[in-house]
Amino acid sequence: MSKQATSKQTHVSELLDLFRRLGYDGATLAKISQTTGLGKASLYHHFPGGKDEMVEAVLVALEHGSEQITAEMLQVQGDAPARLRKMCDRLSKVYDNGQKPCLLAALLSGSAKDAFRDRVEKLLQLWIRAIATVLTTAGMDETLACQRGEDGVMMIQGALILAQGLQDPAPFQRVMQQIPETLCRPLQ
Amino acid sequence: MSKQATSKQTHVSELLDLFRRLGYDGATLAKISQTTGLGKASLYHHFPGGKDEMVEAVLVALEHGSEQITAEMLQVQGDAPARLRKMCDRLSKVYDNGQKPCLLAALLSGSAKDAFRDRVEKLLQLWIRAIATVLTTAGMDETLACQRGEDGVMMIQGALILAQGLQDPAPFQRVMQQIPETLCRPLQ
DNA sequence: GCTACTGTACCGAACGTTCGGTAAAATTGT
DNA sequence: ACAATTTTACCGAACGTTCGGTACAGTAGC
Repeated sequence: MSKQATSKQTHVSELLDLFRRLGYDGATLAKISQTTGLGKASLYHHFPGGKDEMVEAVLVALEHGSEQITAEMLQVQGDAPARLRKMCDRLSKVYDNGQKPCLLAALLSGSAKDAFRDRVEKLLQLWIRAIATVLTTAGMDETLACQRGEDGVMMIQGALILAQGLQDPAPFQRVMQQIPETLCRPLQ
Repeated sequence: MSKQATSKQTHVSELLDLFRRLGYDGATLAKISQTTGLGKASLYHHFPGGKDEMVEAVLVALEHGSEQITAEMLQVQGDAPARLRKMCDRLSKVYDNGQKPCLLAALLSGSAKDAFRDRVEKLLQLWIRAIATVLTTAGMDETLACQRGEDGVMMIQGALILAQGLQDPAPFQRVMQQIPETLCRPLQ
Protein backbone atom coordinates (compact mmCIF):
# COMPACT_ATOMS: atom_id res chain seq x y z
CA MET A 1 0.00 0.00 0.00
CA SER A 2 2.63 2.55 1.06
CA LYS A 3 5.60 2.02 -1.21
CA GLN A 4 6.95 5.40 -0.24
CA ALA A 5 6.89 6.75 3.29
CA THR A 6 6.76 10.27 1.86
CA SER A 7 4.45 10.76 -1.13
CA LYS A 8 4.16 13.98 -3.07
CA GLN A 9 0.99 14.85 -1.21
CA THR A 10 2.85 14.53 2.05
CA HIS A 11 5.44 16.96 0.78
CA VAL A 12 2.75 19.40 -0.29
CA SER A 13 1.24 19.41 3.18
CA GLU A 14 4.69 19.89 4.67
CA LEU A 15 5.14 22.83 2.31
CA LEU A 16 1.78 24.23 3.37
CA ASP A 17 2.87 24.15 6.99
CA LEU A 18 6.14 25.86 6.17
CA PHE A 19 4.73 28.61 3.96
CA ARG A 20 1.89 29.55 6.27
CA ARG A 21 4.20 29.65 9.26
CA LEU A 22 7.15 31.49 7.70
CA GLY A 23 5.63 33.23 4.69
CA TYR A 24 7.10 33.27 1.19
CA ASP A 25 10.36 34.98 2.10
CA GLY A 26 10.86 33.18 5.39
CA ALA A 27 10.47 29.72 3.89
CA THR A 28 13.95 29.36 2.40
CA LEU A 29 15.00 26.42 0.27
CA ALA A 30 17.31 25.30 3.06
CA LYS A 31 14.39 25.02 5.49
CA ILE A 32 12.21 23.41 2.85
CA SER A 33 14.92 20.86 2.14
CA GLN A 34 15.33 20.21 5.84
CA THR A 35 11.66 19.69 6.69
CA THR A 36 10.84 17.63 3.62
CA GLY A 37 14.01 15.58 3.87
CA LEU A 38 14.60 16.18 0.17
CA GLY A 39 17.77 17.64 -1.28
CA LYS A 40 17.65 20.63 -3.53
CA ALA A 41 17.96 18.47 -6.65
CA SER A 42 15.01 16.36 -5.56
CA LEU A 43 12.94 19.43 -4.85
CA TYR A 44 13.67 20.78 -8.32
CA HIS A 45 12.83 17.42 -9.81
CA HIS A 46 9.37 17.47 -8.22
CA PHE A 47 8.88 21.22 -8.68
CA PRO A 48 10.87 22.32 -11.75
CA GLY A 49 9.45 25.81 -11.35
CA GLY A 50 11.19 26.18 -8.01
CA LYS A 51 9.77 27.94 -5.01
CA ASP A 52 6.95 29.54 -6.98
CA GLU A 53 5.75 26.17 -8.24
CA MET A 54 5.81 24.86 -4.67
CA VAL A 55 3.53 27.68 -3.54
CA GLU A 56 1.43 27.08 -6.63
CA ALA A 57 1.03 23.41 -5.69
CA VAL A 58 0.11 24.29 -2.13
CA LEU A 59 -2.50 26.77 -3.36
CA VAL A 60 -4.00 24.17 -5.71
CA ALA A 61 -4.26 21.74 -2.82
CA LEU A 62 -5.84 24.49 -0.72
CA GLU A 63 -8.38 25.25 -3.45
CA HIS A 64 -9.28 21.59 -3.62
CA GLY A 65 -9.68 21.35 0.14
CA SER A 66 -11.75 24.54 0.25
CA GLU A 67 -14.12 23.33 -2.44
CA GLN A 68 -14.51 20.06 -0.61
CA ILE A 69 -15.33 21.69 2.73
CA THR A 70 -17.76 24.20 1.24
CA ALA A 71 -19.48 21.40 -0.71
CA GLU A 72 -19.75 19.33 2.46
CA MET A 73 -21.25 22.29 4.26
CA LEU A 74 -23.96 22.69 1.62
CA GLN A 75 -24.80 18.98 1.78
CA VAL A 76 -25.45 19.02 5.52
CA GLN A 77 -29.08 18.33 6.35
CA GLY A 78 -30.35 20.99 8.72
CA ASP A 79 -30.70 24.74 9.16
CA ALA A 80 -28.12 27.39 8.43
CA PRO A 81 -26.47 27.35 11.88
CA ALA A 82 -26.00 23.58 11.60
CA ARG A 83 -24.32 23.99 8.22
CA LEU A 84 -22.05 26.75 9.49
CA ARG A 85 -21.22 24.63 12.51
CA LYS A 86 -20.00 21.94 10.14
CA MET A 87 -17.80 24.48 8.40
CA CYS A 88 -16.35 25.74 11.67
CA ASP A 89 -15.63 22.20 12.82
CA ARG A 90 -13.67 21.47 9.67
CA LEU A 91 -11.81 24.78 9.79
CA SER A 92 -10.89 24.28 13.43
CA LYS A 93 -9.00 21.19 12.39
CA VAL A 94 -7.41 22.95 9.42
CA TYR A 95 -6.07 25.66 11.71
CA ASP A 96 -5.28 23.24 14.55
CA ASN A 97 -7.64 25.07 16.90
CA GLY A 98 -6.02 28.40 16.14
CA GLN A 99 -2.45 27.28 16.65
CA LYS A 100 -1.56 27.41 12.97
CA PRO A 101 -1.83 30.55 10.85
CA CYS A 102 -3.60 30.90 7.50
CA LEU A 103 -1.59 30.60 4.29
CA LEU A 104 -3.63 33.31 2.60
CA ALA A 105 -2.69 35.86 5.24
CA ALA A 106 0.93 34.73 5.15
CA LEU A 107 1.11 35.24 1.39
CA LEU A 108 -0.14 38.82 1.61
CA SER A 109 3.18 40.01 3.04
CA GLY A 110 6.61 39.98 1.48
CA SER A 111 7.72 39.20 -2.04
CA ALA A 112 4.76 36.96 -2.87
CA LYS A 113 4.07 37.19 -6.59
CA ASP A 114 1.00 38.84 -8.06
CA ALA A 115 -0.10 35.48 -9.43
CA PHE A 116 -0.53 34.36 -5.84
CA ARG A 117 -2.56 37.45 -5.04
CA ASP A 118 -5.08 36.47 -7.69
CA ARG A 119 -5.40 32.97 -6.27
CA VAL A 120 -5.73 34.36 -2.74
CA GLU A 121 -8.47 36.71 -3.90
CA LYS A 122 -10.32 33.87 -5.64
CA LEU A 123 -10.09 31.71 -2.53
CA LEU A 124 -11.39 34.43 -0.24
CA GLN A 125 -14.31 35.05 -2.58
CA LEU A 126 -15.02 31.31 -2.70
CA TRP A 127 -15.49 31.26 1.06
CA ILE A 128 -17.51 34.48 1.11
CA ARG A 129 -19.89 33.15 -1.52
CA ALA A 130 -20.19 29.77 0.21
CA ILE A 131 -21.29 31.36 3.47
CA ALA A 132 -23.60 33.74 1.61
CA THR A 133 -25.20 30.82 -0.22
CA VAL A 134 -25.94 29.07 3.06
CA LEU A 135 -27.62 32.21 4.37
CA THR A 136 -29.63 33.05 1.24
CA THR A 137 -30.81 29.45 1.07
CA ALA A 138 -32.11 29.97 4.61
CA GLY A 139 -34.05 33.00 3.41
CA MET A 140 -31.69 35.83 4.22
CA ASP A 141 -31.59 38.91 2.03
CA GLU A 142 -28.98 38.66 -0.71
CA THR A 143 -27.07 41.83 0.18
CA LEU A 144 -26.96 41.07 3.88
CA ALA A 145 -25.89 37.50 3.19
CA CYS A 146 -22.91 38.74 1.19
CA GLN A 147 -21.92 41.05 4.03
CA ARG A 148 -22.22 38.17 6.45
CA GLY A 149 -20.01 36.11 4.17
CA GLU A 150 -17.38 38.80 4.43
CA ASP A 151 -17.95 38.99 8.18
CA GLY A 152 -17.40 35.26 8.55
CA VAL A 153 -14.10 35.19 6.67
CA MET A 154 -13.07 38.36 8.47
CA MET A 155 -13.76 36.95 11.92
CA ILE A 156 -11.85 33.77 11.18
CA GLN A 157 -8.85 35.65 9.83
CA GLY A 158 -8.92 38.08 12.72
CA ALA A 159 -9.29 35.29 15.26
CA LEU A 160 -6.26 33.54 13.79
CA ILE A 161 -4.12 36.68 14.06
CA LEU A 162 -5.30 37.21 17.63
CA ALA A 163 -4.49 33.61 18.52
CA GLN A 164 -1.02 33.93 16.99
CA GLY A 165 -0.37 37.32 18.51
CA LEU A 166 -1.56 36.48 21.99
CA GLN A 167 -0.03 33.01 21.76
CA ASP A 168 -3.33 31.70 23.09
CA PRO A 169 -5.85 29.71 21.02
CA ALA A 170 -8.75 30.50 23.36
CA PRO A 171 -10.10 33.55 21.45
CA PHE A 172 -10.09 31.56 18.23
CA GLN A 173 -11.99 28.68 19.77
CA ARG A 174 -14.58 31.00 21.27
CA VAL A 175 -15.13 32.85 18.01
CA MET A 176 -15.48 29.61 16.07
CA GLN A 177 -18.20 28.53 18.47
CA GLN A 178 -20.08 31.81 18.14
CA ILE A 179 -19.82 32.23 14.37
CA PRO A 180 -22.75 29.93 13.39
CA GLU A 181 -25.19 31.97 15.47
CA THR A 182 -23.59 35.37 14.91
CA LEU A 183 -23.79 35.14 11.13
CA CYS A 184 -27.44 34.03 11.17
CA ARG A 185 -28.66 36.76 13.50
CA PRO A 186 -31.20 39.02 11.73
CA LEU A 187 -30.47 42.71 11.29
CA GLN A 188 -31.38 44.65 14.45
CA MET B 1 11.38 75.45 12.17
CA SER B 2 12.39 72.59 9.91
CA LYS B 3 16.14 72.52 9.93
CA GLN B 4 16.19 69.00 8.50
CA ALA B 5 13.88 67.84 5.76
CA THR B 6 14.24 64.25 6.99
CA SER B 7 14.22 63.86 10.77
CA LYS B 8 14.64 60.59 12.56
CA GLN B 9 10.89 60.45 13.15
CA THR B 10 10.31 60.73 9.41
CA HIS B 11 12.60 57.78 8.87
CA VAL B 12 10.76 55.78 11.52
CA SER B 13 7.42 56.34 9.80
CA GLU B 14 8.99 55.36 6.49
CA LEU B 15 10.26 52.20 8.18
CA LEU B 16 6.79 51.52 9.56
CA ASP B 17 5.33 51.68 6.08
CA LEU B 18 7.99 49.33 4.72
CA PHE B 19 7.82 46.73 7.48
CA ARG B 20 4.05 46.48 7.55
CA ARG B 21 3.87 46.20 3.78
CA LEU B 22 6.73 43.76 3.22
CA GLY B 23 7.19 42.07 6.61
CA TYR B 24 10.49 41.52 8.39
CA ASP B 25 12.06 39.33 5.70
CA GLY B 26 10.65 41.25 2.76
CA ALA B 27 11.94 44.60 3.94
CA THR B 28 15.56 44.25 2.83
CA LEU B 29 18.23 46.80 3.66
CA ALA B 30 18.45 47.68 -0.01
CA LYS B 31 14.77 48.67 -0.05
CA ILE B 32 15.10 50.42 3.30
CA SER B 33 18.06 52.38 1.98
CA GLN B 34 16.15 53.26 -1.15
CA THR B 35 12.96 54.51 0.52
CA THR B 36 14.69 56.41 3.32
CA GLY B 37 17.27 57.91 0.99
CA LEU B 38 19.99 56.88 3.44
CA GLY B 39 22.93 54.70 2.53
CA LYS B 40 23.33 51.39 4.28
CA ALA B 41 26.16 52.70 6.41
CA SER B 42 24.07 55.71 7.43
CA LEU B 43 21.29 53.42 8.51
CA TYR B 44 23.75 51.68 10.83
CA HIS B 45 24.74 55.05 12.22
CA HIS B 46 21.18 55.76 13.31
CA PHE B 47 20.36 52.16 14.21
CA PRO B 48 23.57 50.46 15.39
CA GLY B 49 21.59 47.34 16.18
CA GLY B 50 20.73 46.94 12.51
CA LYS B 51 17.42 45.73 11.18
CA ASP B 52 16.24 44.53 14.58
CA GLU B 53 16.77 47.95 16.12
CA MET B 54 14.82 49.51 13.27
CA VAL B 55 11.84 47.25 13.98
CA GLU B 56 12.28 48.00 17.68
CA ALA B 57 12.11 51.74 16.99
CA VAL B 58 9.00 51.33 14.87
CA LEU B 59 7.32 49.29 17.61
CA VAL B 60 8.16 51.91 20.23
CA ALA B 61 6.58 54.58 18.01
CA LEU B 62 3.56 52.34 17.53
CA GLU B 63 3.19 51.85 21.29
CA HIS B 64 3.29 55.60 21.76
CA GLY B 65 0.68 56.16 19.07
CA SER B 66 -1.56 53.44 20.47
CA GLU B 67 -1.46 54.86 23.98
CA GLN B 68 -2.29 58.26 22.58
CA ILE B 69 -5.31 57.05 20.61
CA THR B 70 -6.68 54.93 23.45
CA ALA B 71 -6.26 57.84 25.85
CA GLU B 72 -8.08 60.14 23.41
CA MET B 73 -10.89 57.63 23.16
CA LEU B 74 -11.38 57.56 26.93
CA GLN B 75 -11.44 61.36 27.09
CA VAL B 76 -14.28 61.68 24.58
CA GLN B 77 -17.44 63.06 26.17
CA GLY B 78 -20.38 60.85 25.26
CA ASP B 79 -21.60 57.27 25.38
CA ALA B 80 -19.66 54.13 24.51
CA PRO B 81 -20.57 54.11 20.80
CA ALA B 82 -19.34 57.69 20.50
CA ARG B 83 -16.03 56.77 22.08
CA LEU B 84 -15.59 53.74 19.85
CA ARG B 85 -16.48 55.87 16.85
CA LYS B 86 -13.59 58.14 17.77
CA MET B 87 -11.29 55.11 17.92
CA CYS B 88 -12.45 53.85 14.53
CA ASP B 89 -11.98 57.27 12.97
CA ARG B 90 -8.39 57.42 14.16
CA LEU B 91 -7.66 53.85 13.10
CA SER B 92 -9.16 54.40 9.66
CA LYS B 93 -6.51 57.03 9.09
CA VAL B 94 -3.77 54.82 10.52
CA TYR B 95 -4.67 52.08 8.07
CA ASP B 96 -5.42 54.50 5.21
CA ASN B 97 -9.01 53.27 4.97
CA GLY B 98 -7.90 49.67 4.77
CA GLN B 99 -5.31 50.16 2.06
CA LYS B 100 -2.36 49.64 4.39
CA PRO B 101 -1.82 46.46 6.41
CA CYS B 102 -1.11 46.20 10.13
CA LEU B 103 2.48 45.93 11.34
CA LEU B 104 1.51 43.51 14.10
CA ALA B 105 0.09 41.02 11.62
CA ALA B 106 3.09 41.48 9.33
CA LEU B 107 5.52 40.68 12.16
CA LEU B 108 3.77 37.40 12.98
CA SER B 109 5.15 35.75 9.84
CA GLY B 110 8.72 35.09 8.87
CA SER B 111 11.94 35.40 10.81
CA ALA B 112 10.66 38.03 13.24
CA LYS B 113 12.42 37.65 16.57
CA ASP B 114 10.72 36.50 19.74
CA ALA B 115 11.38 39.89 21.31
CA PHE B 116 8.99 41.31 18.74
CA ARG B 117 6.37 38.72 19.62
CA ASP B 118 6.29 39.96 23.19
CA ARG B 119 5.83 43.56 22.08
CA VAL B 120 3.09 42.49 19.63
CA GLU B 121 1.31 40.62 22.41
CA LYS B 122 1.50 43.62 24.73
CA LEU B 123 0.13 45.90 22.03
CA LEU B 124 -2.80 43.63 21.24
CA GLN B 125 -3.66 43.40 24.92
CA LEU B 126 -3.45 47.19 25.23
CA TRP B 127 -6.16 47.56 22.59
CA ILE B 128 -8.31 44.79 24.01
CA ARG B 129 -8.22 46.34 27.47
CA ALA B 130 -8.91 49.82 26.11
CA ILE B 131 -12.09 48.68 24.36
CA ALA B 132 -13.10 46.64 27.39
CA THR B 133 -12.65 49.66 29.63
CA VAL B 134 -14.96 51.73 27.44
CA LEU B 135 -17.63 49.05 27.66
CA THR B 136 -17.36 48.36 31.41
CA THR B 137 -17.50 52.10 32.04
CA ALA B 138 -20.78 52.08 30.13
CA GLY B 139 -22.06 49.37 32.47
CA MET B 140 -21.30 46.21 30.55
CA ASP B 141 -20.41 43.02 32.36
CA GLU B 142 -16.64 42.62 32.84
CA THR B 143 -16.34 39.21 31.17
CA LEU B 144 -18.43 40.19 28.17
CA ALA B 145 -16.53 43.46 27.82
CA CYS B 146 -13.23 41.57 27.60
CA GLN B 147 -14.68 39.31 24.92
CA ARG B 148 -15.91 42.35 23.02
CA GLY B 149 -12.44 43.82 23.30
CA GLU B 150 -11.08 40.72 21.62
CA ASP B 151 -13.90 40.89 19.07
CA GLY B 152 -13.02 44.48 18.22
CA VAL B 153 -9.33 43.82 17.62
CA MET B 154 -10.23 40.66 15.77
CA MET B 155 -12.69 42.38 13.42
CA ILE B 156 -10.20 45.12 12.60
CA GLN B 157 -7.40 42.64 11.90
CA GLY B 158 -9.71 40.45 9.84
CA ALA B 159 -11.07 43.42 7.92
CA LEU B 160 -7.54 44.49 7.05
CA ILE B 161 -6.66 41.05 5.72
CA LEU B 162 -9.86 40.95 3.72
CA ALA B 163 -9.17 44.40 2.28
CA GLN B 164 -5.63 43.38 1.32
CA GLY B 165 -6.69 40.01 -0.05
CA LEU B 166 -9.63 41.28 -2.07
CA GLN B 167 -7.69 44.40 -3.06
CA ASP B 168 -10.79 46.36 -2.10
CA PRO B 169 -11.06 48.64 0.94
CA ALA B 170 -14.87 48.54 0.98
CA PRO B 171 -15.25 45.67 3.50
CA PHE B 172 -12.86 47.42 5.87
CA GLN B 173 -14.76 50.69 5.68
CA ARG B 174 -18.09 48.95 6.27
CA VAL B 175 -16.79 47.05 9.28
CA MET B 176 -15.25 50.16 10.81
CA GLN B 177 -18.63 51.87 10.56
CA GLN B 178 -20.44 48.97 12.20
CA ILE B 179 -17.97 48.27 15.02
CA PRO B 180 -19.16 50.99 17.45
CA GLU B 181 -22.69 49.56 17.49
CA THR B 182 -21.73 45.90 17.15
CA LEU B 183 -19.49 45.91 20.20
CA CYS B 184 -22.06 47.67 22.37
CA ARG B 185 -24.95 45.35 21.48
CA PRO B 186 -26.16 43.47 24.59
CA LEU B 187 -26.04 39.69 24.72
CA GLN B 188 -29.09 38.19 23.01
C1' DG C 1 18.71 -0.13 -20.91
C1' DC C 2 15.64 3.21 -19.50
C1' DT C 3 13.21 6.17 -16.38
C1' DA C 4 12.81 8.16 -11.85
C1' DC C 5 15.08 9.94 -8.41
C1' DT C 6 18.93 11.77 -5.42
C1' DG C 7 23.63 13.63 -3.41
C1' DT C 8 27.34 16.64 -4.34
C1' DA C 9 29.42 20.34 -6.00
C1' DC C 10 28.87 24.59 -7.79
C1' DC C 11 27.07 29.27 -9.65
C1' DG C 12 25.93 34.44 -9.69
C1' DA C 13 23.13 37.42 -7.04
C1' DA C 14 21.48 39.31 -3.00
C1' DC C 15 21.57 39.24 1.89
C1' DG C 16 22.83 41.88 6.50
C1' DT C 17 26.75 43.96 8.19
C1' DT C 18 31.27 46.34 8.66
C1' DC C 19 35.10 49.19 7.09
C1' DG C 20 37.58 53.34 5.95
C1' DG C 21 36.89 57.74 5.13
C1' DT C 22 34.63 62.62 3.98
C1' DA C 23 32.13 67.02 5.03
C1' DA C 24 30.03 69.82 8.15
C1' DA C 25 28.36 71.19 12.55
C1' DA C 26 29.15 71.62 17.51
C1' DT C 27 32.26 72.09 21.27
C1' DT C 28 36.33 73.44 23.43
C1' DG C 29 40.79 75.99 24.66
C1' DT C 30 42.95 80.13 24.74
C1' DA D 1 37.48 85.90 18.25
C1' DC D 2 39.48 82.09 16.35
C1' DA D 3 41.86 77.91 15.74
C1' DA D 4 41.87 73.00 17.54
C1' DT D 5 39.26 69.23 18.43
C1' DT D 6 35.41 66.33 18.84
C1' DT D 7 30.90 64.84 17.39
C1' DT D 8 27.49 63.98 14.07
C1' DA D 9 25.77 62.58 9.66
C1' DC D 10 26.61 60.43 5.75
C1' DC D 11 28.59 57.52 1.93
C1' DG D 12 30.76 53.79 -1.41
C1' DA D 13 32.97 49.63 -1.32
C1' DA D 14 33.74 45.42 0.39
C1' DC D 15 33.12 41.60 3.83
C1' DG D 16 31.46 36.73 4.67
C1' DT D 17 27.14 34.29 4.35
C1' DT D 18 23.05 32.66 2.42
C1' DC D 19 19.91 33.03 -1.19
C1' DG D 20 17.42 30.52 -5.27
C1' DG D 21 18.83 27.75 -8.88
C1' DT D 22 21.78 24.52 -12.02
C1' DA D 23 24.90 20.71 -13.79
C1' DC D 24 26.11 16.26 -13.46
C1' DA D 25 27.35 11.82 -11.96
C1' DG D 26 25.53 8.58 -9.97
C1' DT D 27 21.85 4.82 -7.96
C1' DA D 28 17.54 2.07 -7.63
C1' DG D 29 13.64 -0.23 -9.80
C1' DC D 30 11.32 -1.73 -13.64
